[in-house]
Amino acid sequence: MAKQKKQPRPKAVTPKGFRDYFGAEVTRRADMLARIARIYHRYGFDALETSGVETVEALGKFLPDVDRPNEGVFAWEEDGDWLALRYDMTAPLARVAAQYRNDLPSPYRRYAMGPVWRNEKPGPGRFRQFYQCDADTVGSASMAADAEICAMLSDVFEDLGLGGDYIIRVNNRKVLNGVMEVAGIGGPEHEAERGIVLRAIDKLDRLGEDGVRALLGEGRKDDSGDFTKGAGLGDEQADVVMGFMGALGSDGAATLANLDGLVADSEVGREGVDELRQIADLLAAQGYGPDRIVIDPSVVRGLGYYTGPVYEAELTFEVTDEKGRPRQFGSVAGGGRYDDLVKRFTGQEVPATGVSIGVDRLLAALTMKGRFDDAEDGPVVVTVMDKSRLAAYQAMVSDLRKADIRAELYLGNPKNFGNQLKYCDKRGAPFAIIQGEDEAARGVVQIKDLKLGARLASELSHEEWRDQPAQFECRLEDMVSEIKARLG
RNA sequence: GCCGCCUUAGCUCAGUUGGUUAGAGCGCCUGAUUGUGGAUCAGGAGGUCCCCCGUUCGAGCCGGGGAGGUGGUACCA
Repeated sequence: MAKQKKQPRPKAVTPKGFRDYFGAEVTRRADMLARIARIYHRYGFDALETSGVETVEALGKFLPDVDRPNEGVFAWEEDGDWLALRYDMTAPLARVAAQYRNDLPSPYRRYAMGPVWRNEKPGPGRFRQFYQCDADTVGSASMAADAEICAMLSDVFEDLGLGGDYIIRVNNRKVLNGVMEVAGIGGPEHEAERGIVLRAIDKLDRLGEDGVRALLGEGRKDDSGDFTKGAGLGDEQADVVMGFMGALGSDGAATLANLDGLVADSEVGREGVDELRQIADLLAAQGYGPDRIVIDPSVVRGLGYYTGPVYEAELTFEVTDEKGRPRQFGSVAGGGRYDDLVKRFTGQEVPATGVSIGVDRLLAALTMKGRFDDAEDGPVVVTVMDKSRLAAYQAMVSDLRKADIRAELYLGNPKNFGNQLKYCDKRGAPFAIIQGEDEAARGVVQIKDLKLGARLASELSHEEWRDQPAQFECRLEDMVSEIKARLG
């Protein structure tokens, strides 16, 4: 028979833009989600879990093959209908709010957490699947709903041990729109210009004043030679916008006064400033000072669907990446008011506001900050010196587990005892239990402190180390209490 | 999407004007040591030099195209 044609082996790779999470990465995230959920819950929000898949129609926005093929969502056709993985949890909420509007209380307050998927170019720290943790209030137009979201965000960061390391910035779309009215680009015919202006403002921290001014005018050529078309504003118009970005005062009252002056000629602008003032008052009354939450005119939050207050949380500590370069974390949470989202389904105006925490980015930030230095301890490993006594070893494991000590029997090939200890090292096991014929006859076990042994290895000579200074003997019936005492 | 840089062993990388059998360190496996994890010593496995086409007697190296990665930039619900 002819040689079997070599079947190409499948490549064991994670698809581009996706990643695998091991051990502590999983438990840390679960822990963080639980902490956030507890606070959301304390604020009166109800848990909601919706399906990961939605109809494209319900998600709205990007229709594959129509608007922008291959952009945005993972979508496929089923029996003539287009389905897609959710790309955020706000669109599904709008769907739920519309679908169950007769049964849900109003306002409806819910929190949701889970993975979302976006089919776009991945970047450093940017994946095509990531976790979000959202809280939204649907059916309340009160600024108190917005203020409490900001307060709750602040509570979350405090609970995560980030006190002093974050700042929550608040702005209002109506103020932005008012400023653009004053600048003479208020009408519907200036939609494109307004978009460019908003994006330019959003880039202030990265491009600086000159860069933003270039984008407000003719455009900007960046270092890579790429040209970005500007809004084409005249100098006076650009001055108005630049003045707006400089409106950040020494305190909230000063900022509001500056904004008052800038939007005096615009009704929507005045409305926006008034809303900001309400939020500031509500937060002040609860004791959330400017060290945690500030009014900042440069917050824009993309283009999206925001119609009123917008908020953004940023971590303020400096952090260095693997290569030792200083790196800044962008926003780790953001949100705002979106009064038109449910209207798509019902035709009725339903005011809503909410926030989304980017859990993975927050975790990455905390990891880089060195918050999770200590590697997670592995289980206590009971080694197999004598294959015929497996049952006795298994009983030891069972005793340890009953005492709530993480433990396991060595299940590999026991032929080479050295390999068992190497396995213990790889697992990060704190202790190894050893019992050979000799110990079994005397009713004792050897407890080897692997961490201590590793430390001693660098201090002692090979011979001294070989004498097992990190190992001690105890009676079998004392094994559990000895281990327990040492694990603290 | 646009611009730059990069791609050689599991990892980090060297590789001369284009010349025989492509190397190192680390890691891994085996043994010295079948009752002891580090260290040391001896040995071993591991390669489509990213892919395709071209130039050449001869290409890891030169030319063209493509893919992947990476850093900017654009977009971002």
